Amino acid sequence: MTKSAKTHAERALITLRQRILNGGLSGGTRLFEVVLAEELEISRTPVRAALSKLAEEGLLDRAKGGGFVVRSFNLADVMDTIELRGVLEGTAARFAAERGATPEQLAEAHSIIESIDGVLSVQPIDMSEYSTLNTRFHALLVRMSGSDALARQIDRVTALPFASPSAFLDDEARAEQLMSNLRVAHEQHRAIVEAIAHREGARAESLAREHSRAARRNVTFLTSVDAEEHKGASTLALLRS
Amino acid sequence: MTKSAKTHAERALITLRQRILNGGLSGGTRLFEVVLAEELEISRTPVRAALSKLAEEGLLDRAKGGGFVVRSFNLADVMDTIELRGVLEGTAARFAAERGATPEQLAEAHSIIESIDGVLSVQPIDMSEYSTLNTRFHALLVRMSGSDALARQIDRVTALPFASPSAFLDDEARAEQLMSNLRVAHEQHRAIVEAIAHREGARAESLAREHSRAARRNVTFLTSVDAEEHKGASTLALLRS
DNA sequence: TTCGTTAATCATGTATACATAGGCGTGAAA
DNA sequence: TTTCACGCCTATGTATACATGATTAACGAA
Repeated sequence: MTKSAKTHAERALITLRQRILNGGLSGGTRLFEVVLAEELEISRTPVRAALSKLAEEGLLDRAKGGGFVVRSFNLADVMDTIELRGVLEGTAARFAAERGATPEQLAEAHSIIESIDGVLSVQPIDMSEYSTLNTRFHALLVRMSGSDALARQIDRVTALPFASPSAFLDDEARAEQLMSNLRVAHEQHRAIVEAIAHREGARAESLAREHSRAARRNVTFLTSVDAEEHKGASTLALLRS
Repeated sequence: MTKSAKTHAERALITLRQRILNGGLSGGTRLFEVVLAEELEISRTPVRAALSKLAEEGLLDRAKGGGFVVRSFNLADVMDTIELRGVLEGTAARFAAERGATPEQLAEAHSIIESIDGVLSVQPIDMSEYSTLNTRFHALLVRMSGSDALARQIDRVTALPFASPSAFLDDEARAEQLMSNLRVAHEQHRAIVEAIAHREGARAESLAREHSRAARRNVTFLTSVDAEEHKGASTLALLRS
């Protein structure tokens, strides 16, 4: 097992999160403490702790009279959440431009961009490497905004797996569709940094916002293609059926 | 007591939330289950439940090795969170314009606007009534967006007391400063609805965003004026000292 | 048959005892 | 004096028994 956690609550958290994302626990399912405790062979106490954390993550809702229900996501939720991420990252880019990123941050941004240039120049593209660098870029963007409040909010939104900046990158079955998108996306990375460096707030914002549209296109593509076959391993497995 | 709750956990939640907002528990303070349990004369179990919910609300942070710490807010956090609310409400207004509000929603919007017209035409202004109507307007704006994902996000942001649309309205010591602001703010209400009705997304967004600036001005004013005297009852009582 | 009342059941709420792990201080040895 | 190690102490982690409240099923009476 790659997952290693010290406490029962942590293990329960990981297990349950995995099940929800797999689609093994579908939206609307009520989770009973006793049942879960028996399944996981622990007591109710760590189960409650795990459920409470999953509620914080936004994967569970608290039911009216107590208890927890698996949150259900439809296509509109996914699309809106991705757009929301775009709006918030747009705000991060605007803040960075308006308030000024440090020279070190700009240097780091250029360094990441060059690294991605390198990854994109080799066929076949190393998706794992691209994904890592892409994640670093988006994290840096948040840092450049200089706003803890905004960072926190973006964390909450991107805690949902399909709203993460690197969602869909490691999804199977998109092959060449994705490849051409990558180059477009990367040009947007470059332009965002340029706008920030030039203190062009409105441009930085609208670029970062548009940047998130790539993820929406991926969702559209993935849901149009023969969904059944790929749903098992897909980031969209938790979509309400 | 106006607060009536059935369970110990609910009462603990209300009590602790109140203490944090009062500034009675200042940012950075670590909360110990046993201590709180003894103070509230209940066991650790409901205390943990309450703490966990406060963490969901964003008033507490989970400490690294377990346990909870009162979240600390500085002025930048407050300003950024208010701006964030503006960005999100701007998105709600844009969605409403782009996707179309229902005739019933638009009628309700006009009705609220007329009611506020009425409140503003009588001196002295009934602030409690204005606050109620203002809250209803902002709730309606969220509903008009037609996006559950967005509504959820806005709920999370406005759960922080100083980021609520009607924060500072019932604050003492702003008297006439506020009054003139109210009329400006209300003209913005009117313009937002007009933009939504005309399907002018960009205009609706930028109006709603600007609308939130009124709250920021109030923060600036409240922190500039002799802070000590009013801090006790102020919405800003929890500001890190 | 239908309605009401009661009893049983189930799920969460609560208290509490014990386990464990991390931190801190004190001690001894180098 | 410094450092390491041991052990206590404290706060959270965990298990579990019991309480409570809500829903449901069953039974009886009208």
